[in-house]
Amino acid sequence: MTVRQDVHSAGIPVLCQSCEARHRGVCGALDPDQLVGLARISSKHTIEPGAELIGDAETVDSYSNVLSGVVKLTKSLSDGRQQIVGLQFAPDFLGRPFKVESAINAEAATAVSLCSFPRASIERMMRESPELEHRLLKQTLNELDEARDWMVTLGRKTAAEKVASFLLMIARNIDPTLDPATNVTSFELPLTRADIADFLGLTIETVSRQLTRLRTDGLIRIENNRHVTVTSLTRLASRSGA
Amino acid sequence: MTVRQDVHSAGIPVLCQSCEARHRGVCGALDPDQLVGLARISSKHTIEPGAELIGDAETVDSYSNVLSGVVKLTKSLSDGRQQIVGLQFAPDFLGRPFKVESAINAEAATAVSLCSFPRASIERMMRESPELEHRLLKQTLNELDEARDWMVTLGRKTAAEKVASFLLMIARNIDPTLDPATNVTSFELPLTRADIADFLGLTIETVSRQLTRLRTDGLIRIENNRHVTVTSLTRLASRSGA
DNA sequence: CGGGGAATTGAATTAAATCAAGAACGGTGG
DNA sequence: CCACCGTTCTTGATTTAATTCAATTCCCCG
Repeated sequence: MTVRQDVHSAGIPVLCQSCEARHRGVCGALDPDQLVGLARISSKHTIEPGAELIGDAETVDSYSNVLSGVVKLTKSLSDGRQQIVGLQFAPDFLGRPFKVESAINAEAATAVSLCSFPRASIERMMRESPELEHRLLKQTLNELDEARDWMVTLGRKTAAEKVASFLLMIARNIDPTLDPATNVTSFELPLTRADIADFLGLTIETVSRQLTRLRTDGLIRIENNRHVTVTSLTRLASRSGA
Repeated sequence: MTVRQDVHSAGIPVLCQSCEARHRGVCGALDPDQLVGLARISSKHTIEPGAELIGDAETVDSYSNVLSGVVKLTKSLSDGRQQIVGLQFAPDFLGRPFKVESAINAEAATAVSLCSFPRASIERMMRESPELEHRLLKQTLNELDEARDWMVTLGRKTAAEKVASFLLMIARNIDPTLDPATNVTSFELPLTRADIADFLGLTIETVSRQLTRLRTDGLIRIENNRHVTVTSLTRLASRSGA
């Protein structure tokens, strides 16, 4: 065990040793030397729930990997109506390359920890390492698939189906190892009712009513507002419209 | 003029000479040699309106550039409810790299002409030419931005705002040179009312009523159902909720 | 224990969907 | 060229899902 550890982590910076981004995230594209170079200029932060990470139309000069927690990406209309257009979980890459301005807001939904690097360094590494850009393309394609799935949910599902779909999506992202065979799972909701409403294009009252319905129908249990236990993923899925 | 032409098109395949994809599309990443190689294995098609280009869950073994016309990308729920999740105009690249199955349907909304290449060739060229992958990443990031913009429209705008937003989007895509100063423009709608409804998450009746409203309010004129003249882009924009 | 934001619940309202005719359009063939 | 047909689109009347408005109730935290 010790030996295996030594072999595997030879030359890998301490900062990166147990980092998920090195395995499933973009850093997997880097060899130990590059990792050392990047680790030297990167820094770990923890962010309070509610803190803004990227402001609308603000210039972005750093990129990050999400190490833990949930980041919500939002867009707003001029009169204040808001829509959550994506959620990022570990080990997602956060930031919009090749544009000086971000058209979206990013905000910590829960406590979040990030590993951040200066914009210029990543862009240089991307030019040097096609594999890094390749990983980023793959993540972007996945995000595009997710966004399009949500468009179906937003445009064509009923309130009941939206809420069921949302719970399923969260369950799968919080616990990515979730076996399709298991039928029961539980998790902390990373979003408030207001956030869920902004994600689903509904009002908080409608979200609340639909959750109550799922609860009284015995598909879920809710403790302390945030802790959800799904007692039948199958039944939940059948109400999600998919 | 003749001289300039000759210099610029030296070694460029006839097929690609006047192709927009060479300028604004992914083929701009290729040098004349690569272009010749690709042109040898690529073929131009024209597709009837309504023809299916990529079937849901079908294996995709070719990619294409859109040369003209409009392609709609759709997703459906099991009970038939449909959502259009994107539109592709020239010179967009069509296809989902790195996945054997496509999760979406692609269908010609208008008459479409395509330039298609075998899947394997493009993937090989992508490995050889990071610049090609870079272009693709940029297009994908743009599509992601568009998808997220639409999520706001789907989730948070009223029917009236949705229809106004749709007309603006079409006007800008049909005529990409559209000067923000000009206030009047006209175009053929590439979609039927049913398509528009599927795009906006509405019913055809609601789309029709909103178009009638814009017409009676003097913002647009409609001839023969499909030909739209926007008489005030400014007023249209102010009704789009942005 | 008590204050304050978050969530739930109920009643009334409304925007959009549904149901139901017609009208306009675009091919086709006489 | 015009009459016919099927499709697409428009318009109107009604219904309904979700919003809005309005109290409570429930948690969390000091």
